[in-house]
Amino acid sequence: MRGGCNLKINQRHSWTLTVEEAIAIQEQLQAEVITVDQLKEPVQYVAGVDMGFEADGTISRAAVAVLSFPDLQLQETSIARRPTSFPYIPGFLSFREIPAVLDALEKIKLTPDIILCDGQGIAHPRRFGIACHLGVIVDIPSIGVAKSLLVGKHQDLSDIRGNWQPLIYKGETVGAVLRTRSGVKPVYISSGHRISLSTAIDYVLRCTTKYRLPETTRIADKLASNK
DNA sequence: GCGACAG
DNA sequence: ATCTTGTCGC
Repeated sequence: MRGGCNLKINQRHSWTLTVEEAIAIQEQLQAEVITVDQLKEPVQYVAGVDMGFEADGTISRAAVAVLSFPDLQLQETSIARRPTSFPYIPGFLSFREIPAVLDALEKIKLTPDIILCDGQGIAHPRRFGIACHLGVIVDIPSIGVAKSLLVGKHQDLSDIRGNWQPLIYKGETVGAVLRTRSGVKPVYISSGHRISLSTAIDYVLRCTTKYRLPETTRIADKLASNK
């Protein structure tokens, strides 16, 4: 499965950093995050990325799954392994996961129109979660789809699929709590890069069929865990 | 100072 | 994330 990828890496910076340096990078790159719609429509391909770990966490394994849209048929996959070089610290997930994700993305021939990330977008202490970080680096519209809350508060939402409530952090709407499946725990959606919250919610719902998580991340998840 | 805390 | 079987419920 060789072949040149079409990925243009917009930013390059070291991945072995202190927390202080990581904060500086987050604050610097945050200024480049765009939270209005700048998608290439019609959207033809959507990608999901996910991570797994081997050997007691010393090896990071990233998986990418590219699906056609809106029919969600699997088009291409890739897996990449590399030594884990950053610990898990809430608020700094991207520094732990993105290096391997970039390796996997570089093996993909198709160029996704949207990338769905496992984790937050701007619903983050410094408005720069992993979806923002990846989106800015590869310059592709991205959405944060997290399974649990990092920051913010919200009202209760109804049990019906499609219902959502704004996620408020420090007086601002940074995302949404979205019910992707009736009667099931909701997910946390936020803009990553080049997409608005309402459009992000729309695409997440259109990528979610019979399960809580989007098909993109479900497939990437299987690849990342099934060795 | 005391909790909270994506994967 | 990961360690792990059966079990409750639609």
